[in-house]
Amino acid sequence: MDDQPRLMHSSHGVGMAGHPGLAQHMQDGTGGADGEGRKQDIGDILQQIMTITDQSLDEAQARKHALNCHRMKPALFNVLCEIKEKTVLSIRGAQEEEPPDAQLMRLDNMLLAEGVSGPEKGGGSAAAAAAAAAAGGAGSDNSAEHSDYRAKLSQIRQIYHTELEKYEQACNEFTTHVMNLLREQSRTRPISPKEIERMVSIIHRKFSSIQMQLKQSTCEAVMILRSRFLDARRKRRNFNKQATEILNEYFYSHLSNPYPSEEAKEELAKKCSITVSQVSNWFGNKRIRYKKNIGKFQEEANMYAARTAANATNVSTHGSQANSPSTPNSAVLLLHDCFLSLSIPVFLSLSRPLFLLGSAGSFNMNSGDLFMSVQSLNGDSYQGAQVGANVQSQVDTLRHVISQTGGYSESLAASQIYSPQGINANGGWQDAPTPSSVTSPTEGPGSVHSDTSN
DNA sequence: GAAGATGATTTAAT
DNA sequence: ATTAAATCATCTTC
Repeated sequence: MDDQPRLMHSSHGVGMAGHPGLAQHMQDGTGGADGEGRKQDIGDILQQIMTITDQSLDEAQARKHALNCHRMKPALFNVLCEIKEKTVLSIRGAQEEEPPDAQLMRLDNMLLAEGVSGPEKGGGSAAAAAAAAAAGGAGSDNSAEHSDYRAKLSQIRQIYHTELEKYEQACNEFTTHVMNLLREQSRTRPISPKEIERMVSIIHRKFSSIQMQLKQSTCEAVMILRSRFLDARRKRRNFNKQATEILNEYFYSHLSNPYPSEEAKEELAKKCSITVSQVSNWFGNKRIRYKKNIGKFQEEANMYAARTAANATNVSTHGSQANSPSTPNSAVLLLHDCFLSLSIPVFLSLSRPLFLLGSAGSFNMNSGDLFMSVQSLNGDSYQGAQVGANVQSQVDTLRHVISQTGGYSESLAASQIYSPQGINANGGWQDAPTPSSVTSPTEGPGSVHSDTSN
């Protein structure tokens, strides 16, 4: 602005040579006292503006200088600014009004939660601790992994902050640059402060999309790190021997229906120091692998069957001592003990027809059915919970022992002997019953203890 | 290091 | 939601 008088003087001679009218107005500074003269004045100016593109470059340049120095320029600029404001900028403004970005908020929240964008210390370790807790592992030797995770997280954090700083610096520099440029240009074209402000906000928006990308990739990095850290498949640990034994004991003692109820699962989980879903996984895997290759599991099944049978003998001995001989259960108990004390071949001779009967059909018969037949043999209506559970599991166990010692060929053992234990001809374990209702019609939540404790 | 064992995940069916 | 079946990824054993 300070050079305008100089421009005015320098351009005077050249620029106004071919346009005496305008030159005259600009020189005398009055432009005519009457309104008619002013109109003519403005008309001339506009005419020249409109035809400026028809001029040669030199002429146009000169005309521009002349117009720049015109006393009416500020007023003209104001008018043009207003027009711009009312048309282009107002339309754009309406479009640009956006709600706060939900995606950005989510990213911010996540980064804060992961301890990347939060306070320097503590956040990361807290997140790592939470991650470790979420892993649900025994947590015996994950302190090394823990620190590894923390180190990697802080690395990500450092990169994030460095990049963020760079971004902010670049954003500020660019904004300043553009603002200076626009201020500079506002001398030669109509740019209002509002427009500059708007431009700055556009720049910030553009930069914030870059910032979002940074945040997004940081989040991705954290997620990958987290998944690596938490992915149980990568950090799989075999269950300890005791846990496996407890699970196997339950499995083989409920071979006819190895579907533990929710309560039983919880109980097993507690005893094995694993989660309920791990128990479910284990039973899922066990069932399918057992069914796929029964022969392979024979030895294991024998072992657990024998063990459970031995335990059951003890339990039942204690039980019959505890119970009064005159209770309605006594007959069942007696029969039950008889089963246990019978030599296997003798029992086999009794049970084989039952099994063969079952194998000829759809193998619906399970230990529950056998138990019912025992009841009917006895002639009593039996309601006792504890003894029922014992008989249930022991019948399973005995069936297994019997099937193993019954002298069947290996192939028969798989196709016939095991089938009665619940695996039906279709490959399913049982036809209809819901796991909990069949497994433990007489079992309470404490059945795991009674069945598997030793 | 290969092979088998094993816990977890995925997919589809119910 | 639970399960069977297939599959993955890791662990264990040899």
